[in-house]
Amino acid sequence: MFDENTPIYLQIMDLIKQDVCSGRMSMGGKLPSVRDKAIELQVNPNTVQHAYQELESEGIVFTQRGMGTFVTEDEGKIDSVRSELAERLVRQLADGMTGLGFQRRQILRLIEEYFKNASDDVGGR
Amino acid sequence: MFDENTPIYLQIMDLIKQDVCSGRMSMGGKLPSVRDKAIELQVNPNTVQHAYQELESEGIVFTQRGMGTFVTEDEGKIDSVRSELAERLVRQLADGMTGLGFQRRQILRLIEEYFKNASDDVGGR
Amino acid sequence: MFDENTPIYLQIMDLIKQDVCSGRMSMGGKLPSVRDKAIELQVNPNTVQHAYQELESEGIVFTQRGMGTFVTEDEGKIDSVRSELAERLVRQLADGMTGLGFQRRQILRLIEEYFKNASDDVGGR
Amino acid sequence: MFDENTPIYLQIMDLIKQDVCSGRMSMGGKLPSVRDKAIELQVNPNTVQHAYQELESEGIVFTQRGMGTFVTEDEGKIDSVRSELAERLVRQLADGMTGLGFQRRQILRLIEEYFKNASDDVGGR
DNA sequence: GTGGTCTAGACCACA
DNA sequence: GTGGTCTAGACCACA
Repeated sequence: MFDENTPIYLQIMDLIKQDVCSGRMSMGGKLPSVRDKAIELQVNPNTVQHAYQELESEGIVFTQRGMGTFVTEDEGKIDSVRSELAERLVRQLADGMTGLGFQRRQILRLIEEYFKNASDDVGGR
Repeated sequence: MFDENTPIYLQIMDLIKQDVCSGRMSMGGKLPSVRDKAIELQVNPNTVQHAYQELESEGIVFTQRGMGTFVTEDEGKIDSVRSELAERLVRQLADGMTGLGFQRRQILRLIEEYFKNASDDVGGR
Repeated sequence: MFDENTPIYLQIMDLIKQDVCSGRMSMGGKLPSVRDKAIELQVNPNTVQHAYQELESEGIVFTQRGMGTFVTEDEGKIDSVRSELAERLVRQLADGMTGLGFQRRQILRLIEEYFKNASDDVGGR
Repeated sequence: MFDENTPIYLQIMDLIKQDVCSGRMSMGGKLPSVRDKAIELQVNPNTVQHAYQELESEGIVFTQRGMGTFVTEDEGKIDSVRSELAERLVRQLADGMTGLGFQRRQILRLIEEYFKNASDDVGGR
């Protein structure tokens, strides 16, 4: 499930950021307990704990003693996280594909194809 | 210069794969020596060595005793490497952006914008 | 303890293959940690690490993050390793002795003598 | 042609020792020049030179300025070399096969089989 | 505790 | 010069 070559706790952070930015997890909402998340992700609780701590130090979640961990209510924060992640993704794609020698038109076409195949798989668009 | 969260030797491998797939490095051509590449990339020679050996075990380069390391002359191999890398990049983008809640149109628009900005920087199209 | 003219990590690989093929180390069993094996063999942990990684890339062992390194449970794999090693040993003997000018009968007699001496040493049969 | 994991100059030494011990090269006989041997073995002359020097330091060949390199005329020397090589070969086989868990009978049978297959290949016995 | 990566530095065989 | 191996020692993620 996880990429072997990137720290798992970073990948967990990204998953949670995606949940927050996409709205699947609402502002001020409660995150699963470290233990539950560890079971869900098949991972050692320490690793989830590490991810939660980093998310807190980035201001994306906050902890209330004895209550649990909650999504920030700072909408501006969430917007900036979304922008950062999106930019990082686009940059990785553009730089990587350019490095491989692809032209812009080809790159856009490949992405469209990928979406087309993905939607065929689930029958939606 | 390198991403802190991915092993350097893997990033070196990707750089060289890009050089090979884009044609910047020609089939059968000689790679820089381990030591030279280490100086160029500002890393320890052992780290470059690790990358070269993995590339060899993947069949992308081969070494001749005392002579150096050379790009494979197997064009099919290079084609398959290019496809793998391209697919990985597209998948990462598509999955990541979808996870963030972006729609396909937005994704394509963001990429086009990124290219536009990049070309403005260098004055090309 | 090690042959000076063959890389130590290869010799370590062979030792472990022998442990696995002979049944001294059981399928699915845990190997000693890199550090323990390094102490046992009086070599640097990095050298054992190298051996373990090559064994993994050959499919003879697998690692579980943070847990350790384990013998494969693929019996066919083990059988093929045993065959390869045995064939290599027999070929080396036969070719070497033939190159020295020994006849088959002499070769077989020398081996029988070697075993006889070895068993005298330990008092077995 | 050469084993990748053992120094080539050692392998060349063994080949020449075999030639000497088997009588294919006669006592007092002249060895090929370094250059010719290098061409024959597809190897750099420096490597053959290294092998010749080691053979000389072991007393198996001797050099006469301007004349070339010659096989020793000390028969006792040759006998002891033959014994050493033979013992090494037998020990490697016996130890390796024992380490793999083979019994003596099996080992002898495998060797006989190997010879049988070899003789089938060339039609001789 | 366990594997994995990295640096620094040394030495070797081969061309 | 060129790749390959090894030691010593440090630091990291994961369980």
